[in-house]
Amino acid sequence: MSRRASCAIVEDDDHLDRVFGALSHRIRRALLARLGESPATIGELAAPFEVSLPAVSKHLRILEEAGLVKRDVDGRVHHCSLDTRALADAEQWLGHYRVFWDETLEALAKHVEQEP
Amino acid sequence: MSRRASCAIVEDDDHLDRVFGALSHRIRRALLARLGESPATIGELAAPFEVSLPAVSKHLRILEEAGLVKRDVDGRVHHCSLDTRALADAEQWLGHYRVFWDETLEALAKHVEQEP
DNA sequence: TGAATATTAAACCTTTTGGTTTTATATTCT
DNA sequence: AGAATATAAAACCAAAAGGTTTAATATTCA
Repeated sequence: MSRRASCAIVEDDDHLDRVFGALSHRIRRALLARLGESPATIGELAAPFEVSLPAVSKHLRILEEAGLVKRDVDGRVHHCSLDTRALADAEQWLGHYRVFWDETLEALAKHVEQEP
Repeated sequence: MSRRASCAIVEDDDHLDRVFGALSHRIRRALLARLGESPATIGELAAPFEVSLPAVSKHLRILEEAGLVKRDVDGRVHHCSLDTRALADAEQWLGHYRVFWDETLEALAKHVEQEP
C-alpha cells in the first residue's frame, strides 16, 4: 500500500506542506491549469514560459512529489497529467473552514433581509 | 477601495502566491486552526508551540500579509482573528479543478454500477 | 516613576528555493 | 553507426525562508 491511507482523512502535515507549497508558485499553478486542459509532455509544458526548460522540469518534479501530477514515461518522452487526489486533499483541508465564510455570507444575507 | 476587487473573481497571482505560501507551513496552518476556535493574542497563540515567540510573531505577519488573519491592536496586546476571505480565494481556485475529481468519482461510481 | 508585560525589530545564521548554464543519458531517426 | 531529440543531472549562484538571541518600543500596573 502507498504511503498514505486510502481515503484522505488522515492529517499528513508533510503532505499538506508539499501540496500547498507546490501551489504557492504561479508557474506551477499555470502548469496545473495547462494540464487541466489535456496531458502534455515536459517540452510542450515548458514552451509557453520564459524560464528555461530545466526550470520547468524542476517545477514539474515538485508537482509530482506533491502528488499533483502523474508522469508516464514513454521512450524519451515524459507525458504528464493532472492527479487531482492531492488537490482534493488541499480542498478538504480548506473545507474545514468553509463554515466560517458560509456563516459570514449568512449573516450578511440576514442583515440585508432585515433592511427596510 | 482596497487593492483587490470586491468579489474574488479577479485572478491575482501575487495574492495566490501569498495565500498558498502561507498555507504551506504546518505551524501557520495550526495557527489558523487555533484561530478557528476563537480569536487570540500573539502570546496565547505562541504558547503551544516549541518555537520562540518571535518566530510565531513572524508566522502571524505572513498570515496577515496573505489576508488570512486580521489584527486588532489594543494597547500592548494584539488580538488576532481569522479572516476567511483569503481562504475562500484559495478554495475558489481549487474549485476550478473540482470538476476533475467529481468526474473521477462519477466514473468510478459508473464502473461499480456496471459490475455484475 | 519605575518595574513588568506584550510585541516587534535587528542582527545573524543555516537551509531551501528558484533560477541559470553545461553536461550526461537515453531514445529515435536516417 | 551517427545525428538529433527529450529530458534529467550537476554545479553553481542569489535571494528568500525560517529559525535563533538580544535589543528596543510601547503600554500597563504598583
